[in-house]
Amino acid sequence: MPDDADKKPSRIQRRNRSRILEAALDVFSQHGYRGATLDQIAEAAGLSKPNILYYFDGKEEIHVTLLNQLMETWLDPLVTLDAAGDPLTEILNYVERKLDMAHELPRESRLFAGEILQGAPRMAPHLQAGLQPLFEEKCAVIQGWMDAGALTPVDPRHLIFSIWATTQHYADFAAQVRVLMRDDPAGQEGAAAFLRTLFTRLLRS
Amino acid sequence: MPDDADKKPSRIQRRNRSRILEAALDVFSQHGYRGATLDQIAEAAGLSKPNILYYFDGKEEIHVTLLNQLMETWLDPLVTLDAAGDPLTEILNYVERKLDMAHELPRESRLFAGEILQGAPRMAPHLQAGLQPLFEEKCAVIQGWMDAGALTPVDPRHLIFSIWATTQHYADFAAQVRVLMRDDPAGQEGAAAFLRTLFTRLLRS
DNA sequence: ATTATCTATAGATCTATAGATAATGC
DNA sequence: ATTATCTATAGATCTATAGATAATGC
Repeated sequence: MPDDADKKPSRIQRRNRSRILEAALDVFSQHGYRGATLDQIAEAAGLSKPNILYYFDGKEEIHVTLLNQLMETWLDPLVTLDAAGDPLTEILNYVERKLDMAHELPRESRLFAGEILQGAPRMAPHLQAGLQPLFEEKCAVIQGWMDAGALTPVDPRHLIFSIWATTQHYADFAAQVRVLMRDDPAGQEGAAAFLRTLFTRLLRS
Repeated sequence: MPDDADKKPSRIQRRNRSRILEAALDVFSQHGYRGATLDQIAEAAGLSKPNILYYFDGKEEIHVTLLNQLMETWLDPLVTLDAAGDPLTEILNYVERKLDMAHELPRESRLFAGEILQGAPRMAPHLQAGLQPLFEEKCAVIQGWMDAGALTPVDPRHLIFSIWATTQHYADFAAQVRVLMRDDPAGQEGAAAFLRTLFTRLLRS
């Protein structure tokens, strides 16, 4: 039983579990939780279906493990936001990092988007416990900057929402963006420049 | 056969078809295409499962009918954007109407979001044929305003994306917003004020 | 006569398990 | 001895259809 927490996992254990999670990220992000099947995950991972269930208790455990494991990566740019830095620079860097992540990790973005879209049935505890304290902390930092007169005063909560929305849009709605941009190669840099302007004009006093 | 296009539908036909579509909007928007079942739709519509299939050829036809039928409502605010109006006012009104729709029609927003998120498998033709020409037309209108010096020049395509992203975020990610706002009742008006500031500061010269 | 609805069920798809077998580590 | 993998299949769930019956409109 690989789930006995009192045994350290072997090299094969680690390799196969990470293969499965990599395959599951592909499949879940493309088809959603319900649309994904163990068959697809098994095929993508190059393992048999029962072997998948040897490493994980079931479909749901794979999904939850994936969400928990990717949460840290996903929130890292916000963690990095530094109260001691220059306010506008910090926020513009945050926007840029989020946009880069949307382009580089679109599967992760879509995995979270699908989960939230359906009411976060398997992630609600993690939102409360993991995201909410971080969110409040960084809202306070931003509020502090505004109180000090370093940024235009706006509701920091909506500011953060707008950063998430505008950056993740390029990953979550890529199918639509692709149609409307007709493979214009200038699109990617265009987004970065636009968002920089958007948030600079909002925040600089 | 209710699908024979040469017969006008009876009152019962119309009533049952719209009941089914209303139920399907509930179920598809909450669970996604794959996660929704005919059983759930039948129960929500108050009809038997075979009776659902008497009115529609199958699950996919219900979904496609729903998407096509809601597309018009969904795009109406953009259609309304008037080249002859005051540029900044037109855009701020567009933002406001989109935000109102996110609050009043969250199921529609989530239905489209889920479809796009999975690569628009059943809506790609409609994006090309319906949305794309409208998008280009309105981009040209906005570009015209910018060329005339009435608005800060930015890429109109990214401007529209940012309006969609920020407004629909409140519907599509409502589960997350709810957690982070801890049922703060000022949240809704807060969003409107924030977005007004965001786009005013971006666009006014 | 035509339209609408129901019961029963076929057929496909999926998650998960049973139980046997092969590979690996002492 | 323990870990890892495979074949076969149980059991649940879902879409869809067959075929009979009830309701409605001439």
